[in-house]
Amino acid sequence: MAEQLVQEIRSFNRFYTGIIGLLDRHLLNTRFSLPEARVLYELFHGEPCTASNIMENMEIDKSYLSRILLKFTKQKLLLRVRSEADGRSVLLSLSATGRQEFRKLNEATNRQLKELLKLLSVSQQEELAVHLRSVRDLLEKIHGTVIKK
Amino acid sequence: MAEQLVQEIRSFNRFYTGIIGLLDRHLLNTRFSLPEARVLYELFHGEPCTASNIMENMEIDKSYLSRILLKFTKQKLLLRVRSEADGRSVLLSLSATGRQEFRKLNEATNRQLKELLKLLSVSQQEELAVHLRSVRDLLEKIHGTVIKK
DNA sequence: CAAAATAGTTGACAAAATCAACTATTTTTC
DNA sequence: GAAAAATAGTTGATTTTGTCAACTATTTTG
Repeated sequence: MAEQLVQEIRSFNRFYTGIIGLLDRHLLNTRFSLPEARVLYELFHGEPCTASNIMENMEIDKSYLSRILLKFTKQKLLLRVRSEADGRSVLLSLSATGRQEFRKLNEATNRQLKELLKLLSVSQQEELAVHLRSVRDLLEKIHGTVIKK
Repeated sequence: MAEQLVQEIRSFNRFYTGIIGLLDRHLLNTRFSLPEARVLYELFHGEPCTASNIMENMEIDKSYLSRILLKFTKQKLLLRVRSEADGRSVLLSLSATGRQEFRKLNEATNRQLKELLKLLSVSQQEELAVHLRSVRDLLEKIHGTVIKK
C-alpha cells in the first residue's frame, strides 16, 4: 500500500537533490561554502548562541563546526565570549562585519531564487507555496519523532 | 510579492536537507556511499547506458564518475563493453551480482522509509503523495529551463 | 569530593569532489 | 579526404569536506 508513496518520495528526493544543487551552485561565486553559509545563517538568527545550539540545529559534527567558527573568528566575522553562567560554553555572536556579510549573502541568494521563480506564473507560485508548506507540516512529525544519533 | 515564497522555499530547503540527511543515513550501514548508490540506481534503470548518460542525469563530474565505475568494475558489479557504433563510448551494464546488490540496497531503503511513514496515518500519506507530486510538477519547469554549466 | 557529564579544541585521517592534462576515437569543415 | 574540432573517458595532483578519537576545562550529580 505505502509502496507507491515510497517510490514517490524517493523519486522526489532524487529530483529535489538536483534542485538544491541548482540553488546552491551560486554559493560557488561566494566566499562561503555551503555549510559555512548555513552556520552563518544560524549565527545570525540564533544570536547569541553556543556551538552546541548550532550543532543541534544542523546536525553537524562538533569538530567540523569548531573549525568553521575558528575560521569566522579569524575573518573577524564572529565574536566569542565565555559564558558567565556556564564556563564551559562560549557565547557566539556575529560582528558588525559578520552581520553585513550575512546580509550580502542572503540578499544575493534571494535575488537569484526570485529570478528562477519568474519562470512560474503568479498563481503557480502561490500553489507552490501551499504545497511546500503542506509537505513540511506532514513531514515535521517524522523529522521530529526520529531518535537522534 | 514573491518575497514570501522565496523565504518559504529557502526554509523548506533547510528543512528538507535534514530529511534527506535522515533518509540517507542508513546508507552508512551499507557498502555504498551516497553517490555510489545513485550511480548504481542509474545503471540499473538505464541499462545499457554510457558514462555520459549518467553524467547528464546526475550532474556529476566525469573524473569522479569514472572512478566510481572503476570501483564497481573491480567489485565485479559492472560490465563494460566498448560500443561498436561509437568507439569512444563504453556501454555499461550491471553484472548479475551488480543487479543483486542493487536490489538488496533498494529493498533495504524501501523498508526503512516505509518504517518512517508509519508515523503518518494513511490519509496523511495520501496527502503527502499529492503535494510532492505537485511540487515536482511545478518545479520541473524551472529545473528543465535552467541553462546547464 | 570523586565520578560522570558537557562544551569545545586539536591532530590525524579518510572520503568526496574538482581541475587540468592526456589518449583515443569520431565528426566537421574546407 | 586530411587537418581541426569535438566527444568519451581516464589519470594524476590537489583541495575540500567530513569523521574519529583523544584531550582540556568546566560543571553537575550522587
